[in-house]
This record gives sequence, structure tokens and C-alpha cells, in this order.
Amino acid sequence: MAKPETLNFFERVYDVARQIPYGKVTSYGAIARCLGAAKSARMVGYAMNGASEKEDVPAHRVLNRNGVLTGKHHFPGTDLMQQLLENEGHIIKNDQIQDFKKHFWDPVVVIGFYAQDDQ
DNA sequence: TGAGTGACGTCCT
DNA sequence: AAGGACGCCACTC
Repeated sequence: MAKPETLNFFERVYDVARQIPYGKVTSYGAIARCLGAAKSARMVGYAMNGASEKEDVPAHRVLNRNGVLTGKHHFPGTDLMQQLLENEGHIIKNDQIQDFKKHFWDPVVVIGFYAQDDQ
């Protein structure tokens, strides 16, 4: 096991994403930081790439720090991601969530104080 | 084998 | 404050 944590990283990302409550959204960085890899936010997005196939993982509830639907292009159709979010009661304008911070869901709520800085 | 890319974010200038 | 550079690391060419 050269890098067991790396493998868990994807698993954790999926696990956290699954726990995102209905009508809530979070950011890649929040998840990454929650896992103790604040600088690996990119990997979270990459993990989501494969998660989009998993219905158990609502990747559409994961947005970037600005609350913009950065990965909407990766969803089938054209505005599926936006449609899904709107279906959950979100308001999207110009590919950006309105009141993002208001509907923001912090994964730490479920993980707890497990969050730790990279060191 | 090496270089490039990417659903991001933080740090430095 | 604003913009540029770097880091992360799996995957593709």
C-alpha cells in the first residue's frame, strides 16, 4: 500500500457527497478540506467526474467556491445540472447559485472535527 | 517515458 | 485589491 489514503480519498469524496442533504449544496474545497487535503480540491472535482455515473452521488450538488455550476458541461444534456438544482428549490442565474452561502452545506457537519490541515 | 490536462483553491507578488 | 503562479495527483496522449 504505497498510498492507501489516496484510494480512500475518492471513497471519502463519494461518501461525503452521498450525505449531502436534499436542497443543499457544497463546494469541492469544503470536501477536500474536510478530508484534510485543502490543496487537493482538484481531485475532488476529478472524483466527481466518475461519480456522475453513480446515482448515489449527487455530483450536481457540488459546486465551486463561487457557487458556479462549473461542471454543468459534464452532465448529459445541456442544463441538466441546473434543472436538478432548480428541482431542489435552488435558484440559478447565469450558471450561478443564488444565496449559495445560505444553502451551503458544510460536510464537517457530518464528519465532525475530523477536518485537519495538510501537514 | 514524459508532458499535458483538469468539476479548484490557496498562496504569493 | 487584483492578477499570476503553484500545488494536488489520476488519467490520457
